[in-house]
Amino acid sequence: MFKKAKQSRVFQDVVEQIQDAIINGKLSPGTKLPPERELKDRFNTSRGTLREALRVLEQKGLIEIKLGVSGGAIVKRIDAEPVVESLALLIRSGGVSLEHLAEFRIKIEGSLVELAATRATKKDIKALEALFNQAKACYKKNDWGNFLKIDEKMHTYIGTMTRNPVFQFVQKSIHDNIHPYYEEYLPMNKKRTLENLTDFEKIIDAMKVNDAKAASAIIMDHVKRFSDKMQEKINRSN
Amino acid sequence: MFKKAKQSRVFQDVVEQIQDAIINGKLSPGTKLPPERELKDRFNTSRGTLREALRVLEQKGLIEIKLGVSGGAIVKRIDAEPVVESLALLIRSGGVSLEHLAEFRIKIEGSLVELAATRATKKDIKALEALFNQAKACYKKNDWGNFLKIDEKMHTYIGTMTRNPVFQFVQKSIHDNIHPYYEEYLPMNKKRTLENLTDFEKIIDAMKVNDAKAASAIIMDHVKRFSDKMQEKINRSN
DNA sequence: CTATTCTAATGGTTAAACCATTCGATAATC
DNA sequence: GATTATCGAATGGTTTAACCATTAGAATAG
Repeated sequence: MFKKAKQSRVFQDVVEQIQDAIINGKLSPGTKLPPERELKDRFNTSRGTLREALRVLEQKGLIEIKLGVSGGAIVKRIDAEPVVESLALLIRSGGVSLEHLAEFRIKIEGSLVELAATRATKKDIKALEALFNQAKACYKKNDWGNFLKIDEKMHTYIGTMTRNPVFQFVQKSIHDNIHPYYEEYLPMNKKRTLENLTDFEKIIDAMKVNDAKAASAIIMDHVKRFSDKMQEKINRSN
Repeated sequence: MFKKAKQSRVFQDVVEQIQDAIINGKLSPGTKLPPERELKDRFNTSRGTLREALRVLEQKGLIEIKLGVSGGAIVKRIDAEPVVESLALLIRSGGVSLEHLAEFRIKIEGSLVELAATRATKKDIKALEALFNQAKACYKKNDWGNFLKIDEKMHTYIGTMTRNPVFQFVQKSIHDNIHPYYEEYLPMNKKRTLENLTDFEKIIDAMKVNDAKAASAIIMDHVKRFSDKMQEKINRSN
């Protein structure tokens, strides 16, 4: 019924005032706040208390601090970074196993690719084909490091094709947390890289003929196959 | 290639050390950190700097502070609150629309219910039926407030049936952000409550006969129908 | 004109003190 | 003896004043 009453902490009041000003557009991205020594007078508080407020605002992703003369607190454009960070923290310390992550990833990538395929434009297909060709070149040169980077770019690009930021930042949070496992347990080699490449070609082909369900099925199978392989490796190494 | 070099801010180092200890389980939920005056000596820093670190940890949802004697920083059980809060900021600033949220919710609830149905035990079905009967009683008494609470409990319970915390975290993050809009634009009435109730009965029935795909389809249709109604209301009110 | 050095503005840190809240011990009261 | 009131100490919250570290731009040297 009721929310916890406002705690009587001065720095929280400062946080609220500045946050509201940013959300209401009274402070636009790029705007520089006055220096600490001036702000503290405006809010009629001490520098220590003001700085605690700035730390909170910084952590919320609302401002960033620059050093030196003409430095200070600058209003940031609000982006998904705090969501990604807090979701990542939840995953890392919330009793989440690799199996949990993989299971979720199969579903979310399936939904995401289906939506992306539905909304794919010719420009999107061309962009994906360009990335695919870069990946193919890496495959031929046995350049696994760059292959993985381009692979990630393809995933990210497909994320943008959904035109829905929620899918994008959930995808990023999962990817950021699952990637270290891949690096450790499933290093790329010629065979795996080719398998990866083939799957992506199939996805692009399905998108070309507007077969969203097929594209979705391929990515889900792809993620599942690689997750299973990794799980197998981990089980054997234990 | 490279990440931005670690800024030379003492409080960030303190944050990292405490955060790592929490993530690694060296500090369990409920553990009380030493008082500020002792911590500052342990980290060989000043109280002001230490307190800036505590503000960041507090904002990350890792600790909470209690006042008075035997007060201090207590390690929190990790939950979705920081994700909910940062997502709410993103929504309020216009980075994410209600349509984005609804579109994502349809997919995630679909996946979640499918998985839950696959793993449903007889005990789960009984628990859902008990909740369903409570909801039915509220319906008969025209008690919309409690109906909504039980409705949320049913969703949450189905989340636990996935046995996968990632689904539960994401479900809660989305739900908590979409709920206020439902309250504002789609107040419950006899007709809507019955529709809601009927959908849930169908889902339980599908789970009873182990038809996960059907359960998934019903919840997706359910979420879509209610989202569309709300969007319509919002459009008309603008 | 370029390169170097200096200067001052600004965030980062420290120290010491005092205020405010809370819990438990002690005392007063019934 | 049980209950209530009072008090004291531990702990977070705030303030002040000073100094350190970084940086942009001005002044200076070549």
